[in-house]
Amino acid sequence: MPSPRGTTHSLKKPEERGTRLQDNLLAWYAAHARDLPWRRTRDPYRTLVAEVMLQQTGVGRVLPKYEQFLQRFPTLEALASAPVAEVIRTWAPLGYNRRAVYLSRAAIAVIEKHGGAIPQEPELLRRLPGIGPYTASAIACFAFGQDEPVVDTNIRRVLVRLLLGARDPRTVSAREVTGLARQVLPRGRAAEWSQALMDIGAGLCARDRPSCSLCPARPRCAAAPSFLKQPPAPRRVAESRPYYGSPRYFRGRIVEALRSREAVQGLTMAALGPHIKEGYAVEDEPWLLDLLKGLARDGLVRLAAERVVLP
DNA sequence: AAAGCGGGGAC
DNA sequence: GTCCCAGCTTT
Repeated sequence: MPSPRGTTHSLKKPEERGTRLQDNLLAWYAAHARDLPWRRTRDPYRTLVAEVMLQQTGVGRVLPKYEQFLQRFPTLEALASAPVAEVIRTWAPLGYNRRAVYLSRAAIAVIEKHGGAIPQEPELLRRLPGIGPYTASAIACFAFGQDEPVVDTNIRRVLVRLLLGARDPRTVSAREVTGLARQVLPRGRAAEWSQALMDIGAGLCARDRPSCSLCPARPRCAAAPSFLKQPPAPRRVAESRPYYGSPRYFRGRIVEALRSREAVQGLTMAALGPHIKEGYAVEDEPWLLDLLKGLARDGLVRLAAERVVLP
């Protein structure tokens, strides 16, 4: 599966071999890679499912859901032909339920516009619902083996520290980070490389407490000297609004209520309300209706004949 | 550029 | 209780 070694260092003298950043990190990865189920396949459909699940959802929470979802929807065709309601049900409890809707729509779009074959080019992948810059390049690279730079928050942080030093990764533009990523990408080994950077970002190059002394990139890292003296300043928290009681919270409650067995035929607002809010009363109906309209816009519920139901 | 979108687990 | 996490879409 892994391609032959790149030739980028073939002109270097023998004694310099193994001293390149890429060689160090790829060797470290060969010994320390996390054994994750989506790394055991290059099937584009399985890769697509994994990458969408991993959007803003930690590895530990995707792990138990991944195989279960694939068992329920083993192929792209199975996913495309399933009712969206089933996809939304199976999606729980990953959160960001719109992803389930997008994933369903993406499967349908692949059938209708690409003859059932997930496209290889990032520009084409990017046009599928729910697939942005990260997911498009991840599929192109991990499933199709393209030398495509992949940039997620982990890789962004690692590359910025490695190449630009101890500064806030968020202050670097996406364009610049992608440029850096492309610049250091080892030809022919891009998938291993990006996954190595992800593992380093997740396990060693932590946001607040980087373990520079354990890091294979330390000798080449622009930020390590600084961090070894003093860890990075903890990120200042943006004033976060309370989650409980927020529209987001109630949206989640609504979708969760509709997932239940009793709600397969849908629920009236009067029946739904008490499931959502303590002490729900008729005067709360406009409030609930607003939430439902938002969910309907997102394709997460359908409003029909006095009833609310998963689409 | 900024807001909105979930929810389980770590602390 | 607060904060985090392999982003994307819409305004």
